[in-house]
Amino acid sequence: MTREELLQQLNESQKAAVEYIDGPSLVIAGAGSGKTRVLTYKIAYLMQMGLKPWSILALTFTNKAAREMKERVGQLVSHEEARYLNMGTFHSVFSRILRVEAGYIGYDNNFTIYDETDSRSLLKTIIKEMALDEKVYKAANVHSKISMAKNHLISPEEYLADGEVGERDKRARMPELGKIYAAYVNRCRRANAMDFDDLLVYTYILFREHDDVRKKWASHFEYVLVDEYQDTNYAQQLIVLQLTKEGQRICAVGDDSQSIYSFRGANIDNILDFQSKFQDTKLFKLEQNYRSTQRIVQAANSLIKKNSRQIPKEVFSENAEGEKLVLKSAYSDKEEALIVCREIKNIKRKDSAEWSDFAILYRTNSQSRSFEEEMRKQNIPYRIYGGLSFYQRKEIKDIIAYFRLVSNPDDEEAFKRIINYPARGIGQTTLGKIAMAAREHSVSFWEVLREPVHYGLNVNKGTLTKLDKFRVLIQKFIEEMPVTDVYQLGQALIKESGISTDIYSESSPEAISRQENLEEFMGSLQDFVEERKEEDRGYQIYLPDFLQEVSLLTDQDSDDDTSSKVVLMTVHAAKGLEFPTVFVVGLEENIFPSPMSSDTIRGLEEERRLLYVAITRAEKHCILTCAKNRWRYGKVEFDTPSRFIKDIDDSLLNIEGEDASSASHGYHYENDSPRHYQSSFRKDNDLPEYMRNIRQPGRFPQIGGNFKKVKTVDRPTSTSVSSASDSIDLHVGNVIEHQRFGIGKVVELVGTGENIKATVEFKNSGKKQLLLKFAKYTIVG
DNA sequence: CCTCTTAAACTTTTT
DNA sequence: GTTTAAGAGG
Repeated sequence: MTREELLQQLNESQKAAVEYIDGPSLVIAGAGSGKTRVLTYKIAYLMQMGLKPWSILALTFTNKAAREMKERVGQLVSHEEARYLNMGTFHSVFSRILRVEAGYIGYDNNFTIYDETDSRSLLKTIIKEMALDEKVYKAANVHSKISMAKNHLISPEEYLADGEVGERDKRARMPELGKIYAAYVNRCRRANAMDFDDLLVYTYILFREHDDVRKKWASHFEYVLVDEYQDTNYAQQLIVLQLTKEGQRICAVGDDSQSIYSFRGANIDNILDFQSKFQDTKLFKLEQNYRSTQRIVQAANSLIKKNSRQIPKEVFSENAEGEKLVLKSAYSDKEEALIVCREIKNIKRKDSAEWSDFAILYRTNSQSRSFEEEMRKQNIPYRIYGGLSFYQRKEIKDIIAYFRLVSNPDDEEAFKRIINYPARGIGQTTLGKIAMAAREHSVSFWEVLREPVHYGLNVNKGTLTKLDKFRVLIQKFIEEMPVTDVYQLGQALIKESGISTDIYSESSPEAISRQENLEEFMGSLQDFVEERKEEDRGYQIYLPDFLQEVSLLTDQDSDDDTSSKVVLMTVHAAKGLEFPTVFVVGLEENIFPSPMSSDTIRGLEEERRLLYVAITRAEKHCILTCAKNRWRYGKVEFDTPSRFIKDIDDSLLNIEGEDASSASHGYHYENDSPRHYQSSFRKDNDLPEYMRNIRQPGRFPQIGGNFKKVKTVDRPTSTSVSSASDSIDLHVGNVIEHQRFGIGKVVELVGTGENIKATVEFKNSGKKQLLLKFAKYTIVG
């Protein structure tokens, strides 16, 4: 496509934004105004102007957005060229740069990326070591404080030196925060690990401390584009400045009305003050919305007008006028789900739509449950985004921990995770001793393992043997890593570590699902290797490449299911997406706005922007729902409609459902669990007689653990022949008297040596398994 | 040292 | 109602 052809496909303001490449530009792109279009066309345009693809850097908010944009640029120019574009999230692009330049900032280039769980776990151990109260210093809370500091580029030293911050922490009864922060940074360094925030912090430091390195990259990236600029934080802004200082060739695209990530350190001032950071910025505004009907755009506008600070703009639509927004009020969260499902089916029939034309957006992930249940009942295909991704699952994290340790033996969180998985008789006590020795000598756990005697590790000989066996296992893979591709390495790893034996040893439904996950993981590993082999002809695929990729993946990225399904996700996750029909559910006080943000104006305005984002995802229909009461923490809570509802212009919103809820009052409880009744009536005595009788059978199975116990004992333990052990003279058929369980008959003996177990059928307590080493009993017959 | 049972905390949003 | 942490018992 020629330059002229490219520009012809754009409207006037889009065209102006694409064409201007002589200096810094800021594109304020209203919702649905073709923001992505401007970005992709601008990139194509730059390439037409002679820029090489690898000299263009485009920073996106998700990896998925980067992939899609690359694809679209490929269609405009050629895929062959588009391949070489530098595109990705801040985190993924700069982690790759750090991988190359790690030496400058005192890291090894095989550093691991700690995820949220790793960070919290490390903080927890630090808090314990400092003998602080874990109830006061909660790991998650402490981490978010540290994260905020990092996003503002405040080092531990600066943090400790800042009297004001110190005062604030004292008032919050956490005077030691600064020290924890310092210790945390040190420990990450010792483990050769970086958390998400470090990827930005160390990039900034790298460029600040080594101007030659900065210059190298700044001249390598001749043009920088930043998407979703309203959601960048201070550190990201400074990195962009570092890279564009000389050339000033930058284009930032965003919409201040859609800034919704301040909890992650995003600062709306970045976009509001962009023009003061870059001299002679040219400002472009995209105000025509191509996505939604006029009414949807107007309703969204009327809402966002209630916010004070924003860049003035008038978003409009020339599409059909469309229908008004609808608010449907439900009696309970269950009914809310019912209403939404019914409405989906209605609209689907009327518009002959696909399932994938519908999205249900909510404020918190936990709200997905009621919809999930109802859709399963009604056989509506759906897909839930968010929650924990595939790579967050326990069994997958275990395997990845092995990979991580092989790739970076100093990774202490990985070490802790797998030192005793699968069980190899190394417990808390031993791990504690290793940690102690490591701390005393300021070395990593692995270093202690390498030379236990030298570091004075005080464990008995048996344990030492076990530890060494583990060390040899990992060491072998460390040596193989440089010459084996990841897939082969992975195969060997799961076999020799005992993971496969462990996972395939059971046949319970959960175990089967773990097996499937393991297989899926190995499949994805194979895909990864094969893709790379095709692309990079002959290039060896190493472990760190894979880990790099995996640790920055999100749930949306592993989205290979193309069948048509209703989409369920949080409003945050829906940013940048669009659907013909959107349901914004749970519009209640205490949910939307979230009680955590409704005590400040700033927080409240962000919540309002969040609703703005939700509404503007809709193309044709936008339906809001709220419920009068809903399940939370196993109890019913009563809710009032969200204050935001009255922020939407009356003339654009139809309020429905008041009568519907009272009509359904009686019948709709029939499907609910008996506990519903309990909450609807004050006392049991208030229940009609017939209902009290109904309650019993419903509750019965939930009461005792009895049923559960029978199930676990039923499980056959092993197929090995029962043989009398040499040290214990107990045989099948013996009758014993146990201290707690009473009289019972031995039905099976399993295992050898000190691990011998007996299955005993007790007269009164049922079947039990006893580890004879510990069991207190006497033989009576 | 391991595993099962019980208690407590949890829900804002995520790279 | 769910998941995770601590505790007891084997």
